[in-house]
This record gives sequence, structure tokens and C-alpha cells, in this order.
Amino acid sequence: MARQESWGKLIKQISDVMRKNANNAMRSQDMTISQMVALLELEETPEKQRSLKELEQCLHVAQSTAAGIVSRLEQKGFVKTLGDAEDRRVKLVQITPAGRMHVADAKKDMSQAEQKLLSALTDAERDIFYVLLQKVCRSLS
Amino acid sequence: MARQESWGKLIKQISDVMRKNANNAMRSQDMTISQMVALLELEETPEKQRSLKELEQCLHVAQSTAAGIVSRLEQKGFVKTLGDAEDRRVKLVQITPAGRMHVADAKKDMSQAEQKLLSALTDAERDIFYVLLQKVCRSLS
DNA sequence: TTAGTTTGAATAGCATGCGATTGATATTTA
DNA sequence: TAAATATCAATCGCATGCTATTCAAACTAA
Repeated sequence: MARQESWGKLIKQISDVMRKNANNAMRSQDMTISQMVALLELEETPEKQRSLKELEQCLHVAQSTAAGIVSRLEQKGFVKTLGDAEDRRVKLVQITPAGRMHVADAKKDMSQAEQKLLSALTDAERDIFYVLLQKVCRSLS
Repeated sequence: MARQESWGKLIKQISDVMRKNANNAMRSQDMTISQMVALLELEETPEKQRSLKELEQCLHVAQSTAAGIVSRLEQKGFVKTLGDAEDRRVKLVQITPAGRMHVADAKKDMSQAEQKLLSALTDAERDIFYVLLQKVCRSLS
């Protein structure tokens, strides 16, 4: 099959547009998409704290990156941090009520933006696309 | 269709892994993937200079971002810049012989890394995947 | 021609991303 | 137990991405 552009270039382009759209949507709430994704992660288990380590793993970023994001979320009062009594090396992070309010607002925006990017595909194509994406992702290790 | 994860998350994950792999491959050459992509762009028309403006458009980045990348490439001697006599606001960028050598080395690495990420898909699936990616991309702008 | 507008680039400030280093704990091993 | 190792977080330096601002040059309109 003849290809003008590599599939990598296409993936990158879609991903870039996604990120730009998401950041534009978040700007009105004085947030970034990375901060919002971190909040979403923390919101899934509102009663429990997550360690910085766990957070960095599920966000797929370096430790220093996660630390920066948490630090900025903390400055805004969207998360609070505390030490772990059982392992004093560990820093625990927990979403605050203020943080939870922001998440609720953002969730709608984000899924709308996603759907918009998929508008070029039929329902059947979306299903195939999703399966193929999953397949590639699973092989990533 | 039930979906554990949004397709946006999957795209981001693939894109992130791609970027990390590419940057790892470039590190031995004291380069980043963004710098290499810019060089590749300049190499397509080796005889002609490109303006910073053109470069920023085909790289899909902000003007300040392109300026930074060009500045670092220039420090390493991989591009040279010159003013445009016809429009003295314009900064022209041109790849150097040293830059062209680096590009040749990197091209192989990059396409190998790409193929590796696609190894989970059959040939038929790759074709479908490519068509769907194209379809989504075309609707972006 | 002059005044107002647009355009290209430089630059500053900030958020993410990385790797590397350091220090404080935990854990493991000798 | 004591020493070596491993783990978690803080921090530095740097590259890339953004927006916003500023300045010079080009263009448009009066």
C-alpha cells in the first residue's frame, strides 16, 4: 500500500490536536489537561489516597513530572498531600472537594471533544478503530 | 460497545510511547526527535531555504517553539540561517552537509521503530488502521 | 505620503516532559 | 546486627510546547 505519510505522523497529528483542544477547553478553568487527567485518576478512588509513585505509574510520566503536576494542583487547593505513616518515604495525594467540583465540570467537555474528533468515522469504523488501537496498545508492554 | 478506556487515552498512550522510543533512539546522536523531524523537513528541499514561518506551519508548532528548535540545530551546526533580501522580516533556514549526514543515519532507526510498534497487527489490519487514521486526520483541519 | 494594520521574528514566562543526582527511608544480605 | 542495596521523593538542568508581548518591516487605506 502506498503511503504518503507514515502512520506515526498521523498518530502524532491526532494526538497533538487532541492535546491542544483539551488544553483550550481547560484554560477557562485555570487548568491544564495533564492536571485534569491526574485529578480524574484521583477521583476514581475519592476515599483513598494515592502515592506519588502510583500516580506517576498510571499517568505514564516520570517521577519528577508527576511531582510538578501534584505541586501545582496542591497550590490551587485541588489536592492535599500527607505522609504515609507506614512508610515514611511515601507521599500520599488525595483529591479535595474543590478538586472534585472541577472534575465534574470538565468531564463533559472532554467527552464532547473526543466525539467531535471521531465524527469522520461511521459507527462501524469507530468500533474497528477502537479494537485496533487496543491491539497496538496491548503490545506496548 | 463497552469501553474500559476512551480511544483518546489509547491514542495518547501510543503517541507517548512513540515519542519516548524516538527520543531514546536519537539520544546517541545528541538529538531530539523534534529536531530530527525539523531536519527531515528541511532535507526534503535541500537546495532551497525555508522560512521559519513555513517550518512552524509544517511542524504544527507555535512560532516560538520552531524558533527554539532551529536555534539549537544552528548551535550544533546542522542548519544555517540567513535573512531574506526580498522581505527583511523573514529568517531563512537551510540544512547543512553535517545536518544531512545526521538525517541519513536517523531515517533507518525511525522506520524500524515504527514497524516494531505495528507488530501486533496483521498486514490487513495495518491497511485498515492506516485508512482510518487518515480519515480522522483529514477531518481535523 | 502618512497613518493604521498586518506580518515575521525575538523574547519572556510558564507547564510538561525527560534524565540525573541527592537524601532519607526500607529492605536485604552477609 | 551491620552493611550493602533498593526505593521514594525532592530537586536541578534542559528541551519542547504554549500564550502574550514587543519590535521592525511590509502592506493598505486615507
